Amino acid sequence: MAAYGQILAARAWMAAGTDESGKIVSDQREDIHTTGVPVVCQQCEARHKGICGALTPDELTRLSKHTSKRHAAHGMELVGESEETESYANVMGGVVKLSKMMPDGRQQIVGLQFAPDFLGRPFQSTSNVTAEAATDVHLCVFPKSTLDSMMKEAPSMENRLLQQTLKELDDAREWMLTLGRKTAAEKVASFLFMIAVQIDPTHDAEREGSATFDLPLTRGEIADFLGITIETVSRQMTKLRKTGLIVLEGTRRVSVPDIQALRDETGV
Amino acid sequence: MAAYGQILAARAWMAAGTDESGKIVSDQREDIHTTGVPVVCQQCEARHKGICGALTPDELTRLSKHTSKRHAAHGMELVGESEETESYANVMGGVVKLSKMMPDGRQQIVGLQFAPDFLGRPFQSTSNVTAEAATDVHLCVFPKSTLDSMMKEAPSMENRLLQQTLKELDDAREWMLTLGRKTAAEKVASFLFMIAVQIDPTHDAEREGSATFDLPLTRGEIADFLGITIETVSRQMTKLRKTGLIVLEGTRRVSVPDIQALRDETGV
DNA sequence: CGGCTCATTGATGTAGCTCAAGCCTGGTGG
DNA sequence: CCACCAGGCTTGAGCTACATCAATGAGCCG
Repeated sequence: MAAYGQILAARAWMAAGTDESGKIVSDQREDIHTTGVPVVCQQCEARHKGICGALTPDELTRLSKHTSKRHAAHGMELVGESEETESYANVMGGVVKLSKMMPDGRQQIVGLQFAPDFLGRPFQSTSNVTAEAATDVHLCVFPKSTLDSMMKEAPSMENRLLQQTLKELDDAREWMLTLGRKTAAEKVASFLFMIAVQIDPTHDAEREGSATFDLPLTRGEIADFLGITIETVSRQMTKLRKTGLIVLEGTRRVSVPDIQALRDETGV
Repeated sequence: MAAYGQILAARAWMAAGTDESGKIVSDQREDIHTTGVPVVCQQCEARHKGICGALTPDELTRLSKHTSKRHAAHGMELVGESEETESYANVMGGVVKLSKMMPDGRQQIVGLQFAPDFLGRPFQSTSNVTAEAATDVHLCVFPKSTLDSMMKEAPSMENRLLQQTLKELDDAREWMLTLGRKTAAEKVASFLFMIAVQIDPTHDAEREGSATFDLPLTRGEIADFLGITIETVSRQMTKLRKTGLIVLEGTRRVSVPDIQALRDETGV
């Protein structure tokens, strides 16, 4: 069956300003008296494509007083399945994986979140999934109560949240097709295609040409994402490499010379 | 691979007041001048647990002027994958199945909707899934534009929509675990357990005691839901019957003498 | 250098698929 | 009334895609 998830219990980041390595990863904001957008938000993708895009500069300034920027190292567990949470967060960088585990240790990854995704389960005090930093991750954390009151002031924020949730639902259903009906070869191709489209920095080439990127997941995690074993992932990767559909540099770095050709392997 | 979906193309119900058998299935509302809730809404579950619960009697009255009640026979396709839609609906009775199909005909059911679920994809003109009446279905249909304007007046309606969407996302992720990591035996048990909890009329017994119900899906549909074949479904049902975990009357009617015992077979 | 973790590759086992035959139920028509 | 048929379901016999088990390699760090 599936590999046991080795979860580095490390909940400290939620409570305190340091992670257990002792690094200071929080930086509580100073008041920023500008008429415009808070400095801390100026570079943030969440302000454009994320839920903060719904806010006026003024509202943004008020929100930013309750946020803190946190860093979570790769492998760190952010929220445990069925754990109480009192915070939400925006993903500012890196990749967060959401997973579910069975009592005997079988594990399934049920979602990946990239910047500027919102992280959390509104209207429910406990999470249904485990959230873990798949890579090093930067988060903008804020208390549940803050979002709740912002939503009342700015209903368009709830709208953004609805939009993202619908998008996640679309993605989840797409993956259900992959999990239920695709072959191992199609699954691996689908995964690589998804990452290529999602991550490639030159994302003009979204649907054409080539892409190069680092896989945010290990082979074991890819296996848990696709509902297959690590060995099968490895064999399918080798097959794709031998047919020239992908080029591997080391074990993490992947080049896709022809994204369309890869897409043709996904079965869809 | 999966069975080909036999879809009875029948889009007439969306456009006109009759289905293709000629029965009149629409009943455009009369104005109802009451100070209270419109007659047509009084029995409707959507008014309590569905999205209409967000509305005042007054708003409800206005909405009800734009709705029409429709009946769709078992097997009828309501919305095609990637089809343009200009309407939403509430499920008032029966079961709607949402599915996705691959070019070669492999099919995966990605969701089931029961009363009083909302049916449709806000903020997007085309659907990502096929919606089909799994049983005979009663719907309350209204134009997209109506919902859009109601949402502006009553932001709590958007809130309800968000709540349902989050619930669907939870369900989808739960099902991803089932599809990716459970054995065929666990899949079938999980399906029966889900239906037992969802459908059983005496749903006090949600977590205890016994339940009896009619399966809303054929063996083939169950297979498409679980990502296995019809033969495997059949074999697992027989196994459950022989071990006494379920009792079958005919092929559709199922009794579960001990729901907890069934739950223990789901692997979770 | 030894001891990690992660990945690859090979040999073998098996859960679930495929193919094929037969059954049961309800509807239709003679 | 029965004969027939069609669609859905069950059961069996073999096959195969993927899992499991096991050995080895490749990078990384103390």
